[in-house]
Amino acid sequence: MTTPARSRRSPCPVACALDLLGDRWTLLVLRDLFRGGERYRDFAGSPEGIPTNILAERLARLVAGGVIESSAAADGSRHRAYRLTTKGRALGPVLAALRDWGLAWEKGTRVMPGLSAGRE
Amino acid sequence: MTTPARSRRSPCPVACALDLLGDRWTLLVLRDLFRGGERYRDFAGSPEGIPTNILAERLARLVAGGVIESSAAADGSRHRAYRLTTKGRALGPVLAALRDWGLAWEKGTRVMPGLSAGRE
DNA sequence: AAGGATACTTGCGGATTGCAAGTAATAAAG
DNA sequence: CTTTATTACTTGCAATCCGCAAGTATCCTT
Repeated sequence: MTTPARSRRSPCPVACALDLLGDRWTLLVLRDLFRGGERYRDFAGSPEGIPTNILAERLARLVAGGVIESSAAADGSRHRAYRLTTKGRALGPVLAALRDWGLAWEKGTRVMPGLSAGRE
Repeated sequence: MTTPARSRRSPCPVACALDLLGDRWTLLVLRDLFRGGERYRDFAGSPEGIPTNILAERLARLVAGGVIESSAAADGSRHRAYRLTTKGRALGPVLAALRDWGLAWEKGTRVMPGLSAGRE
């Protein structure tokens, strides 16, 4: 569980955002959260098939980055519920822009059922 | 020259966009293009310091993906100029959203000189 | 023609990825 | 109460990818 306080490559806001979000999986987990997913299995069950070790690491990184927070389930069972923080919800426009671009320029893409317009 | 032909993980437009853009460097190269950068030197000289082998591969991938195109420089010299295609320019809102999020939520970030508002 | 700049390519050690399998803690079934 | 299933991860490991340094090819000035 290395939390090495990953160093910032530059003061550029885009570079800084990519230090946290810049990989093939992180924004997909965020997409699932915007779709309404809350639990580990919601993310692991997405059609892209994220490896579980990657998922666990990305969830921890997003928590460390203040984008999501995890809390115990209300029924006292073991599973955790992951929810977007205000900072995480502020990523809505990023995901909406990516989705719109993909829909417009990548043939054969379509929004998955359950993914709403991405604006809260 | 590795022929990309990278397979699509799902028909989700976000996943599809990340198949092309989902890493720590690609969107930084795009940022430089939106700033007005055109040449290899412009990208390699950015403060994040992209390794040159990564840069060459990303440029080739972006050309293959139809996001940029390379042509002979306007001034008649031999080096190549990389420019955004229409598809590439359509990524403006993605970069603008990332920049705005970084500025709002990551302390100490600031837009770099030369980077305009991101809208044409 | 020599020296420098530009645009890459190559090599290599180490980090990261993805797949499979394992594990611990409930939960459900018998 | 014991067995079996489910959930949420962790671990091991081969393959891939990354970043750094160095090298190469081409043009560009002098």
